[in-house]
Parts: sequence; structure tokens; C-alpha cells
Amino acid sequence: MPKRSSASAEILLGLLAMEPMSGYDLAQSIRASVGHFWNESYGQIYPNLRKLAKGGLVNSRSERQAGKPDRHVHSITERGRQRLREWLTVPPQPETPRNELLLKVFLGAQVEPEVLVAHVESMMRSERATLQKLNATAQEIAAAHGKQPAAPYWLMAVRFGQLELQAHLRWAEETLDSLRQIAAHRAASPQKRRRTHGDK
Amino acid sequence: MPKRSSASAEILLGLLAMEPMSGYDLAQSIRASVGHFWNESYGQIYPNLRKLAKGGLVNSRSERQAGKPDRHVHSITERGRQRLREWLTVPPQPETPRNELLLKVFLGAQVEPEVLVAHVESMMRSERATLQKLNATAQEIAAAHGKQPAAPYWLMAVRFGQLELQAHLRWAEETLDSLRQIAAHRAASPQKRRRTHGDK
DNA sequence: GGGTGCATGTAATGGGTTACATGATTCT
DNA sequence: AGAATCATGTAACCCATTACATGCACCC
Repeated sequence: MPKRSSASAEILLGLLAMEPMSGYDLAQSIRASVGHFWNESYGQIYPNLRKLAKGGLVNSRSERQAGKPDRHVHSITERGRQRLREWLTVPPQPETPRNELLLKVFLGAQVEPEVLVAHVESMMRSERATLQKLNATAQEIAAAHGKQPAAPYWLMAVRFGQLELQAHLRWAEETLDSLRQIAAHRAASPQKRRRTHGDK
Repeated sequence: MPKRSSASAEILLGLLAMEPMSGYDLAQSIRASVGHFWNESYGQIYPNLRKLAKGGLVNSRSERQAGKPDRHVHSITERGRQRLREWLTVPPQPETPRNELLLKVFLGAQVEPEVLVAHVESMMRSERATLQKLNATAQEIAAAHGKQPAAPYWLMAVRFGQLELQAHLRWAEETLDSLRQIAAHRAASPQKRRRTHGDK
């Protein structure tokens, strides 16, 4: 019994259900479409593609190309579509992803507040950037693919990212305020606190 | 060069910096304090504790107990504290956690909207429950540990979870609306769409 | 001449969960 | 009688990333 059914093969099926693609294309496509909540490495993609072919869930054909390696184009079979639908029906169970930043915040009393300030600021920057990308993606979906039946679903996924990132940014602002207060309080208080250890 | 420095050992150090504990205690403590964004299994805890002891970052002593296995109580050393502070200073790099529910939403056009409705609803239920737990935790920290210098940091970590969960719940409501509209539209439209395949 | 993109894949390595093994005590 | 709690740990397995290997074309 596998511990976690992993979904690495299933996302390939899912994308191939939209259009036939090569392994390389799949990697690109994943980064572009679901990159904000999912990633796959080649080390996962190629072996899984093999397994899918062996199981009859995709068909593969080779295209000769001058100067480049053969392109192996994979297309989903009817059995593949069925498998995909089955998988989509299985309720995803809630997981607890690990969050290293939060862990460092939780343990923050062990270091100067400035350390956490820097971490939170850099997190803000990177999340602002991805939020902007997401906004652009949303626009693009509406503009270029608005009529496709899958478009509403893509937008739901994007919307999730937008709301989550907004929440993170709000948290970051709040947290920076608190941290700066702590820092100011420390600077004002008489005791030296360079090394926290020893004060019980 | 390790691909991801993993932090499984560091969280142990971090908790042991608050008070000496056994491996069993650590597991409990992790669930209780940072369980909403971090988890560790025994298969991780015990071997790491060994490594920490070997590296001189914790000291371990055995306590005999009648009828139970010996309790191995670990306490952090000065070197351990230093290591912890170093690790806390390293900026956490942003990661993209995988989100199976979102993947299923993204691919949702392949199945009846009712399937996604069920998934989103069950996600709402579970997230509402953890939000309530978090609210309780926040209260408890303020009430019972309010004077501890680490309390503000604990509250920041909790706050993150609260804001994120609120965002998720807002998204879930929006999404349910959209899905129900799609479902209604489908029911009204004349074509049979049981099996989506074939309609390009 | 060197970087980037296209295009395939494998091997090594590591991180983590699950299942197993043991066993007394206490609660239901 | 049986389940849960205390308490330790190991082994098997799996999932995933990284690094490596190859090689042409195109652009700067």
C-alpha cells in the first residue's frame, strides 16, 4: 500500500488530456500553468511517462527532428482519460506542508529581531512578485482562453493563489510592525541582550 | 551539497532550547505547538536526536521508570544553541508546496462539477475546524504564557495560520458559487454531457 | 567562443512516512 | 476485554531533487 499516491503521474495525464505533448513540453507547461502550486522535475516526468505508456494510458510516437533528439509526443488514451477521471474523484486529504519561514518565526526569540525582519521582508518581495505574475496570468486566461470550457477552473486555481498571497502580505506587514516594536523596546531597555542565553 | 537542508534536526534543537525533553515529548510538543505548519514522525525524531548527541549539540541522560522504557531526556548544549542561532539566521528560500486539491480544481473540466463541490466542501469543513483550534491556541498563549518573552513570536506564527485559513475559506465560498453556477448552467443546457470526452 | 534553448534520459542521493516490534499501565 | 497512553526504536520503501551525460542550433 503506497503511503501517498503522489499525483506525479496524474498531472501528466491531466495536461495530456488537453493536448498531446512531449516530456519537455510538459515541464514547460507545468511551470507556466500550475507552477504556483505544483512542480515536477525531469527525473519524475520521464520515468512516469514510461510507466503511463506501459500501462496503456498514453500512446507515444516519435518525431524525427534535424539536429535535435527525436521528439517523443505522448497522447492520452481513452483508458488514460478514465483513470484521470477516477483520480479526480478521489477526495484529496488535507496535508500540512512544512513552512520554514514560520518555523524560524516561531523560534524567533532566540535571535535578534532584525534577523526576522530581514526574512519577512525578503519573503514579502518574492510573494509580491509572484502575486503580480498571477494577476497577469488571470488577465491572460480571461483574454486569450476565455471561451474554453476549462477557463473557469483555471481561474479558480489562480484565484486561490491570489487570495493566499494577499493574506501572506497582510501578515507580513503586521509582523514587521510587531518585530519593529520589539526591536525598539529592546533598544530602549537598559539590559544588554546580545546573547539571549542565560536569561531564564 | 544537500538539496534541501531539511530542518528536521533544527526543530528539535529549537524546542529543546525551551526545555529539556524526551523524543516522545518532542513529538507531542511539535503537534501541539507548530502542528499547523510542521510535523515530524518518530522515524525522523529518534535518528536525528542521535546525530545531535553525536555532534555534541545535545546532552542525553536516561531516567529509569518502573514498567515503562527508560526515558531519554535530551537537553541542548551551548554549541547546540549556537548552531540553532546560525540556522535561524540563514534566510529561508521560498518553496512551492504541492496542493492536490488545487490540481484537481485546475483539471476540473474533466469531471462533473459536483465532484469538485464535494471536495471543496470537505476542505472547508476541515479548515474551519483547524481555524477554531488556532483561535483557541491564540487565546491560550495570551492567557497562560503572555509574559514569556517568546509569546509574541508564537502569536505571529499562529496569526499566519489564521489569516491563511480565512483566505482559504473565502476562496472556498467563491469557488462553490462558481461551481454551482456551472452545474446549474449544465443542467439547463440541452446537450448531454455525461462523458466529456469527444467534445473538442 | 560561450551562453541559452531544445530534447532526451539515468544514477546517486537524500529525505520522510509507514509499518513493525515490544511491553507495561490505566482508562472505559 | 480491549483500547489508549507512555516510550523507545528500526527497516523497508517510496518519492523527489540534483547532478550528470549528450549534442546540435542559434544568438551575442
